[in-house]
Amino acid sequence: MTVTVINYDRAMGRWEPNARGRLEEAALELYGERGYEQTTVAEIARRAGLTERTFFRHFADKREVLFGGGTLLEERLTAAVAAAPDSAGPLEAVAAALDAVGPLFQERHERSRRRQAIILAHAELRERELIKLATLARALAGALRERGVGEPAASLAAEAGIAVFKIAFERWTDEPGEADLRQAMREAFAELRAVTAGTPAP
Amino acid sequence: MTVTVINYDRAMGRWEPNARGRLEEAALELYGERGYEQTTVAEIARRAGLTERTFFRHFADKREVLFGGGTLLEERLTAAVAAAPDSAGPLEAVAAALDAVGPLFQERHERSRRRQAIILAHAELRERELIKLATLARALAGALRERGVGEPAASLAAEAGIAVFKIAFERWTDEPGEADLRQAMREAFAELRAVTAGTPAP
DNA sequence: CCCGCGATGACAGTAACTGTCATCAACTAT
DNA sequence: ATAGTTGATGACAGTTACTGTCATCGCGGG
Repeated sequence: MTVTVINYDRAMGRWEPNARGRLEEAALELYGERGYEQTTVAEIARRAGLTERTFFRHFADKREVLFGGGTLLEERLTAAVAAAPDSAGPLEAVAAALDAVGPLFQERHERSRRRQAIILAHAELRERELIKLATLARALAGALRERGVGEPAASLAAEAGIAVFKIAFERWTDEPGEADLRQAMREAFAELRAVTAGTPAP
Repeated sequence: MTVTVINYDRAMGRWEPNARGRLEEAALELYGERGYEQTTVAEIARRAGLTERTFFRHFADKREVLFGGGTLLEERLTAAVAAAPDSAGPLEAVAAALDAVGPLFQERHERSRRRQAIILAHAELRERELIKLATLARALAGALRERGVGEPAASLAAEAGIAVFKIAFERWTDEPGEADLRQAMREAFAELRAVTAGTPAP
């Protein structure tokens, strides 16, 4: 009686493991090959060895399959804000948080670039990206309030930090070779300070 | 032979005039009454005395019907940036632009509030709002570049300005009575300058 | 009076998304 | 082991947003 033990990580479904990950991979491939609009959910599911119905059990819609790591990112950002030294001002705490999540993207430079090219090519996906960033901004503002930062200031610092991230990330994915995302973010923060340091309001 | 001259402004379609405006009005009403998701495009068209097909000739999708004035807003913003005095820095030019479009909303406080309540209640609509704001940020950045502002600075000033607008607008629509949007924006700008001033907060 | 143009209606079709129930693999208790 | 339970999946029907295509209608010009 030969017992063929396959049993990899099998923490999931009844067929192959990691159905969610297979769907994400299949979607990234197909969106890259044929374009987002030309790809149907049924095709993604078929490439992943699943059905369309199962796709929608894992992801709320056709766009969400590209935005998996949102909660992890949010957790790390808020944790880093909470861990910033008491002496740090709001914007410094946000800068420290962005610095803390830099490696999350740096380790996946090529994948980040592929993903970003797809997102930038389709308005629907850009919309989803923007609301994800807005969610991160809300989380950052909440973490700042936990530090005792008052309200217009907390939201403004968070939004400014997300703006810095957007612009630095864009430049990072545009760079042809290997670039340093954290460095790009630090430079953008410095630019922001320079820009807002202009002559006081009338 | 009595000739009944109705003939109002009749610059549009073959039936009643202003089909587009009727669709916008019907949508705002129905989204408010039943909610966005519970309203079908066919219902909007019927209330406007038109068909579903005609709705999609005027608006790209079900969300766009709430975002009509985007181009006007963009034109006024960029014009105001161009018209800012040479002595003004990037952020000051953006502040002047926001100040210039304040009345556009101030005149329609009640309508702005109704619209905002609908948008905030539905993620799809918030996404659309965010991409509209991002489009405005791009336009602002372009106008700043026309003034000779360099590149990371132009985008950062534009994004910071849009962040100020978002937060001020949110507070303005939250206020119960009559509030001043321009004043809210000026205060938010001052807060932003304080937050980015480098020196730690209290 | 006819003719062309632009906006609308009518109708069929695709694909995203949802609700519901059956099915199947793994796990648990006995 | 065997049976029952649980959770993920498949199968299938249905709604609705959105698109392509052609016919129709009102209006203005020749």
